[in-house]
Amino acid sequence: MINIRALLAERLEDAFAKLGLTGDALLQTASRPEFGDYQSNGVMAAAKRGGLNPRDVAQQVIDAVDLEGIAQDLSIAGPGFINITLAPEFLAQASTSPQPSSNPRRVVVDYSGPNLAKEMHVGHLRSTIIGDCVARVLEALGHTVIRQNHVGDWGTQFGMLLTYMEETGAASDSLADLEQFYRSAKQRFDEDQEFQDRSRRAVVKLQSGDEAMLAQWEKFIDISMSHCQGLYDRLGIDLTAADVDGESSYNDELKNTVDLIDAKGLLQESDGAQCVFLDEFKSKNGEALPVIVQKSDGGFLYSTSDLACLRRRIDDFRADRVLYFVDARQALHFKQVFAVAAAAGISNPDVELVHMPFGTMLGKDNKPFKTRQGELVKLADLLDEAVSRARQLLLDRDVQGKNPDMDDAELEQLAEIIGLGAVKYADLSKNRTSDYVFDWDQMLSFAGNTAPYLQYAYSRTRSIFSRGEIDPQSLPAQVVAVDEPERRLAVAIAGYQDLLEQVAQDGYPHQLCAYLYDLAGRFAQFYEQCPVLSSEDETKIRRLTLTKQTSAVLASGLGLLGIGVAPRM
RNA sequence: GCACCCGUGGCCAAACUGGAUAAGGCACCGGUCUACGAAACCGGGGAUUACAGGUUCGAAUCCUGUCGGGUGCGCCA
Repeated sequence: MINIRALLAERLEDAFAKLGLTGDALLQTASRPEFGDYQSNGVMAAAKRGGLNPRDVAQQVIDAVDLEGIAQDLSIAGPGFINITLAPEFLAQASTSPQPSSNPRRVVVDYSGPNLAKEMHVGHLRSTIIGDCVARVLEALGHTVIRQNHVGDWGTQFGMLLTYMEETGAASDSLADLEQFYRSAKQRFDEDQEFQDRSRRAVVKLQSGDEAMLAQWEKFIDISMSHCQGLYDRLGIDLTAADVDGESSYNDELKNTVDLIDAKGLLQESDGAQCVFLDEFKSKNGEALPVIVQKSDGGFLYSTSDLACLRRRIDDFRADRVLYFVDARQALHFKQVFAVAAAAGISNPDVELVHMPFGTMLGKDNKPFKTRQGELVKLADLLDEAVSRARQLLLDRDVQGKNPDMDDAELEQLAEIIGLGAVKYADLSKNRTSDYVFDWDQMLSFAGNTAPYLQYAYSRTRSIFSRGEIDPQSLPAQVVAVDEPERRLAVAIAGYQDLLEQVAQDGYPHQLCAYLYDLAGRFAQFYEQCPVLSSEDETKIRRLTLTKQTSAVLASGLGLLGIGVAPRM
């Protein structure tokens, strides 16, 4: 058993059963250090159900529970909390790398999904990095992860773009600035009726498989996609061309999907459109809310393609879990899609479908983050600025003065790691579901709960080994903590697995951030209070080993967040 | 109009989904360096968790109402 929380809960619930009690042990990490390492809150509820005195029950549970070799101290507090202090020998057995789940699943993770008609902007950042982080965590725990980049590569806007591309004879270099190209095309579209008509005809040609039009479309998509791939590569996002199943790839399945719904008797015509009306989407006064799956002109909508998409993920990919990292504003859409899929038999109760929503990125004025001109900020520009700010910070702090043999190339590499890490961490460390304020100064402050703080903690662990000229490989894998700062550090290291399993379940990377920040804080205290290199014999070995373990968990955890580390900075 | 989400010190925010004295960070005030790196650590002040009721051993969390903010809602994705 590797998950400490699960282990403690199991043992306590065994004790509950022996005493004829039922219920969850409600195990969690201690809310305050003086309460020990973990606490169980379940006794109060269990006692109440049995009409018993909670403190008496807590004592009986403590007497009955078998935590030999696991806990060194159990105590009752308050109305019936059980506080648990773990035994250092038990902590020593903890692993510093993620352990595979006993219940591996096939998980489709849907994230990023940019619109290829335009350049990627800040609005795509959250889906991309949060989804990427959760995908990595799932994979680290031994789940089979199928990444899906559901790009917007189809639809009416491409008629406009392809027509403009043809008209201007645009080659790839004039598409270097996709945003500018889109604006020009849009302007042309808005001003010229004849151009509009041509654009509409182009859409029809494209969707009916006209070869010349498709060739043109592919050219455009290639250029746009390679722009995205460049950003993924720079950001260290684990997405490649193989993960792309764009909207266009569902084109041939849309008709079938509607037929399938029809075959279930779910289809109803309303004002010429084909709709599905479900009981769960009625307003209070009984007004029905439709999900339109086919327009009155015969065209299909994104609900249809999401249904076709779901069918592929369940039937072809054999997913038993599908996670959508998509903006919170689409909550109703996904509720509807999941409900229609269930009703139409596209999905089934064995498949877990979850919309993992996230909030909007805001500027300091609490309005959606835009440039002074009111335009969306290009992702490429944002990353450039992050790196250049990081570079300036490094120069201000004279890192090269502190590390005389650091050349410009290393400095530049550091700026990249720190700048991108800061942007990602600022996002990942906030609760996914709420909006958050994007603030340069805060995220690159180097102080407080930031990526640079964690990266610095990591480089400190490394610097102990380089300064001491010690090979970490020569150290034992396990060591029993003695002093309190050592023990507190060991407790945090041992909790890594619990935390990862929680992130895999709930999809909240900020919990991983909070964990790493706490770990780094405990290491800083250990670092202040427990000299490593100047201590001797087994104390030195012990502290070096704890340092090595901290180093491993920091690197692993930051790696799962998609944030790089450097041996010195 | 209907539906959903949100409101936590000056600012950013957490609270493991009903648990203990509402974390932590920024900013502010004070202390600690001859580098296992002070990009750090230690200490301090600052909160009626929007408001009013309710549920119970216990509420930021659940229920009702009010106020404030955001988002979505039949042929865009």
